[in-house]
Amino acid sequence: MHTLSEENYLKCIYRLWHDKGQKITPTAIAESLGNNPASVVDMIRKLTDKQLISYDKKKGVELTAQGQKDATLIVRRHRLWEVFLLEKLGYHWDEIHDIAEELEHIKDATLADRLDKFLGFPEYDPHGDPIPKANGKMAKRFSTTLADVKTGGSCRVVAVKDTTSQFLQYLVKLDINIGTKIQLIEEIPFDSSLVISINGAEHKTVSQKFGESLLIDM
Amino acid sequence: MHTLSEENYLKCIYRLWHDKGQKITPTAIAESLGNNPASVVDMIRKLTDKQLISYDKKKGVELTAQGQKDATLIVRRHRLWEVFLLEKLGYHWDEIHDIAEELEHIKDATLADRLDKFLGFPEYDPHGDPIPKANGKMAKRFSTTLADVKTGGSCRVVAVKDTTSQFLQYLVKLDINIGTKIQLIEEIPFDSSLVISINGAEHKTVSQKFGESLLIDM
DNA sequence: AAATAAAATTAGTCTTGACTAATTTTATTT
DNA sequence: AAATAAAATTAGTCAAGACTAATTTTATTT
Repeated sequence: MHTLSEENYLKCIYRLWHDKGQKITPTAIAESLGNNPASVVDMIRKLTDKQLISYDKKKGVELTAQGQKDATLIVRRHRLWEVFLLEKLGYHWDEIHDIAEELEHIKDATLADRLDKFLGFPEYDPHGDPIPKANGKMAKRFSTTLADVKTGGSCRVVAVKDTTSQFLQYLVKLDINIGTKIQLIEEIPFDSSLVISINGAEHKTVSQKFGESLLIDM
Repeated sequence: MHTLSEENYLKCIYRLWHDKGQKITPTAIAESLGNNPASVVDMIRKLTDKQLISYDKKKGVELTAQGQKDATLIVRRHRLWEVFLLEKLGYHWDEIHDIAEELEHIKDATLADRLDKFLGFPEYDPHGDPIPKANGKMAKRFSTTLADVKTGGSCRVVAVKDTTSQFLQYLVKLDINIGTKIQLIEEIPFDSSLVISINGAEHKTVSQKFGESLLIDM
């Protein structure tokens, strides 16, 4: 199988490919990983030799079929572990990413599938990202936010769109978790800020930006 | 914190210390890890510098207070993950050790405690080894075996004493798991073999050796 | 098109944690 | 006690994966 570094490069390339869709350059990878471009060039050679990626000055770095498969599995493991950490171990939003970053590298042929089953085959991770299925397919990214809820309507928190620690820690402070019920009391026309009730508690006002950062299920 | 290798050495020294109780030599460590004694000498220097062990020609290798603490935590994590893999993910006896060997190195201050709580604070892992508590204390190794059950009595499987894959795979074949109920129908005086009923199913005969390898709770 | 800036690449270095081979120290026999 | 065997240690090497510095290639300006 692959080394820790190889897996991290694969995942990085996968992410750049999905996020940007543009040509993936050594510099882009270097920036994304916080590595030196020279190191990236070394690894590009290594992954090319292993037939996980192809590299062409014109086209940039691309994942081969095998590379895509392997990268998808790493992402699958990462997102499943995130669900586990949040739902089963009671971690907060802002704590799970780094731990999942380590857990995703645990190598065992059936681990992801068993975890998937244990968690009830979740579609999305706590950040709203779709979890690739065992066959590699996955749903579209979750897109409905609190800002889409009509006044008087209520919804449940499914995931977050913004993953900055500022936002995640704010959620912890407001005691908002996956499954938390939120009711939209009123929308202030002036600045589109929202008056909400969290789990039936007293009213609180949050910004438009906040509303657009919280992924919900109506 | 410590590197993967450092942790593996710590754990190895901890195990030799508990198992044998004798003087721990570089050669013993090398054999246990399958490494070259020269490599062990290098690592002894490193761990000594980090004040995790002490080394003296006369006394051999010893864990310092900090080394004991760190090693105990690794063992705690290993055994907790084993319980998780077996109980929650449905792995068989013979599959969990290697995966736990990787999981034990996941670094997070609260992970072990959260996992412990999630699993209901188990006392023993599936191999009958006591799981160190958060404070480092732990119970004595589980010792009652199927061979201690009186004829007509019944018990539940708690763990295994023998961890060879031969035995573990035999258990899988017999469909014996943690919690499996076993009734002792008869003991054959000739060779002390045991006639048992697994989960109320038809009678089966197993050897004395088998009986002594299965840890049970009456 | 030439000049300049940016990106990519090469060459060489460093650290970790293994290794082998050679040597020294300690234990065990005879 | 001397000879031999075993264990410990030192010295030097290797691969992975990072780095810096220097160079070459490609893109962008003027």
